[in-house]
Amino acid sequence: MLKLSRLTDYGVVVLTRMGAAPSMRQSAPELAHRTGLAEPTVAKVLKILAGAGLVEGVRGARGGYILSRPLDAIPLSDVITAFDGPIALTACVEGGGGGCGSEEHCPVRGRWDPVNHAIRHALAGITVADLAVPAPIAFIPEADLRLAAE
Amino acid sequence: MLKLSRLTDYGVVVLTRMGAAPSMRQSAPELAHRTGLAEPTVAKVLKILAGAGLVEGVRGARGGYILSRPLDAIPLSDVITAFDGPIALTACVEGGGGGCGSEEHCPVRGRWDPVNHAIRHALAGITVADLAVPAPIAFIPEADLRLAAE
DNA sequence: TGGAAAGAGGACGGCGTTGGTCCTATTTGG
DNA sequence: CCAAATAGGACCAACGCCGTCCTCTTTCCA
Repeated sequence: MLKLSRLTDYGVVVLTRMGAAPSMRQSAPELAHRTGLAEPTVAKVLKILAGAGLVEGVRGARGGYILSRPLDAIPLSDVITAFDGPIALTACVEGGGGGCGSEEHCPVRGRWDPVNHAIRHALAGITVADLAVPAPIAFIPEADLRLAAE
Repeated sequence: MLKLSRLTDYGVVVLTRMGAAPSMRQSAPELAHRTGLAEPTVAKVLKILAGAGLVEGVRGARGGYILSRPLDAIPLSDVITAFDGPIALTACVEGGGGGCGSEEHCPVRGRWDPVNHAIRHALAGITVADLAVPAPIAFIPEADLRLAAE
């Protein structure tokens, strides 16, 4: 379905919630309660976000997580890469590791790269802040182009 | 992985192969042999392409398939939609059909739409012809393609 | 006119990936 | 010393995808 994993979606939700109080340290149970998601799931999401460097964990009692950067400095491509791995629409790309049995016949070998770059560029132009802010959706560089096409 | 299904990839390969001889009627076994893919798989791919109107099937003995449009008139978004369904990165979009249990808390509800539009636009701007290998195959007379497929 | 070739449409099971949960070790505040 | 919270995996059920196969219909050709 060309859809991203549910964990990625949760990641955006959690990040957005953290962005509502960027300087506050918030624990996983707290965030779980505020987002309405299950606590173990939120904990897993936060671990992945921390592993990607998007948030920083503080251990110990009264610990929690804090945003490493403001939301408008986190492009969507970073979040997606953290959960889903490199953005590569097909196996026939740089990071695909081969495995295609009919490389010699394949008439589109290596030709997917521009597509992947286009997707990456589009996702790099949208930040998590663009998904969170209620009103000003005005300045989204890549999403702004020709919405009337659909 | 934000990747599209393997069937979609096969679809592009088959379409590209058909584009090498746009006016020739080609059968599923033929195309299977020329692409190196398994014959039942190619048959399935062609049925889906025909259902989406991208190719037209001709029944009966000496039947086969013909491109409905030239490759440069087939945007990638059409092919992806044919195999993977509507392009919707999350369930929380128009065609998602709900199912999200925490809609009342969700801080990003409805905000994914610009992202989806950006992706759709990026994929609508690339055609199957852009993915086809340019020179070597294009210059071979159609009659010689049979030999080239071994 | 009958058989063969090929598309149309659907059904089915194997398999890999994903999601959600849980367990243990480590760190830190009270 | 205990409680709270993160870090890091391990595990298992559920789902979707993929490849195959079956039957029916259509059409060409001997």
